[in-house]
Amino acid sequence: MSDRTAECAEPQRRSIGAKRNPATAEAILTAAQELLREKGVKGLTMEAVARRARAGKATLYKWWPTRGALLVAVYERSKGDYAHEDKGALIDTIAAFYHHVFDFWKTPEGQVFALIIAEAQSDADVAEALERYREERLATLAEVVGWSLARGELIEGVQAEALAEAIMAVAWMRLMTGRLDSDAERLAHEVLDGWIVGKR
Amino acid sequence: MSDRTAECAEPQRRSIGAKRNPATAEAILTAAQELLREKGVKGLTMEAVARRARAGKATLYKWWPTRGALLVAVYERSKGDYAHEDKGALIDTIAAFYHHVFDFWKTPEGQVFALIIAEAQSDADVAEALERYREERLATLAEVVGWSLARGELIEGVQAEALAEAIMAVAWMRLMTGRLDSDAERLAHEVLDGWIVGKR
DNA sequence: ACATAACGAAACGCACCGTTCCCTTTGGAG
DNA sequence: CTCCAAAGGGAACGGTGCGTTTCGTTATGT
Repeated sequence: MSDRTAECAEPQRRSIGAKRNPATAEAILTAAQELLREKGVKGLTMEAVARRARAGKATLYKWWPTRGALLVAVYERSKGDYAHEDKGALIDTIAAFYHHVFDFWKTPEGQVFALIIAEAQSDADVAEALERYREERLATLAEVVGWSLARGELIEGVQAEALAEAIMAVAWMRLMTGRLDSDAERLAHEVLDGWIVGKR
Repeated sequence: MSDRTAECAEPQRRSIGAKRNPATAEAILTAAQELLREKGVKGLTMEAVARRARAGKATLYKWWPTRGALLVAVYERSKGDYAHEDKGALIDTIAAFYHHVFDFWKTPEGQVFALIIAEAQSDADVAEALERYREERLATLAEVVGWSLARGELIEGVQAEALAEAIMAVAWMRLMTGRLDSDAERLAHEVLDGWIVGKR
């Protein structure tokens, strides 16, 4: 369980004066990402990250005071900005969305998201960051539902946010219970068919 | 941060011979529950539980080899067996269900469930236990949906399991994001209205 | 009567935590 | 130009939890 060999990279890196060294931030985030990829969650300790990045622990704690803060930083660094693609029918748009997130969540970078949700259960700062992120993603998803609503695709009385939440919730649950091998299109149907005009 | 006073209860408790001492199991689970209640997640350490229960760590590890196992045991000890109550209309049955779980999840005992989901993200044993539990709860929920289906309450082509998953997923998401103050009835409508005959 | 097993207690080495020193580097203010 | 302030690496600190081991005690079941 102790793997002290070659844990450090890059020859040297010193202070560049009385201002923050971008290379340090870079090295630390990269180290965190690598550790996550190589040793999983348990491998991501402040100690190990500092070692691998050849950074002082003091430096690390200065910029990322908690493990949660580091997790969030790593996630925000690795996630691309997914823009929903309007496929004409809501069902296809959502199927594409499911397909995309499931694929991403399966990657080492994407797995961080599950860890963030987990960490949020015991770290208030992470919980707050997660909540902001959830609201942001919910809003864009609700917007997509809005497009469909405007097209008259959905039955009367649908609230975009409510439906968007159901769409998100099912994805999150699949993530938390390790069932990302789902058929995205089938899942989209299971969640949406009830709300689409003419599907009854 | 060090609170060594009165961490231990009960005067004495020794071996009762070559068989498991029920009082020990009792004392350990109680200690775990109390620590959880008093100090939150972080307070629940194998070390602290052993101290409080006046138990040897060896004993603790013998019966609950990981923190996750202990968490699951605590949860299973405290949760009552909720039986869905058929209110006639599915919407009312689910509203009652939401009301019940949200109330329970707000209690210190119920909060353990969120921790189990979190722990499952990094502990395979907990993940397996959670998956068994999820399947069990999904089945009973699907049964409830089945009642409704048999009454002709729902539109054609509904798959009981799929709808049950959506119902569960929304509840779980509310839990993971700390929004248990929801209006159960309203939420039930938001999730179900699309699937009910005559609601379009 | 005796092997067997559970129990409490204490100690072990190890790892990580979060903080604190110390010294070096270098930009920017005076 | 000088020197202070801030950033950086490195090393060590005490503290705490982990998981294991060792020991002596207790009492069952055969």
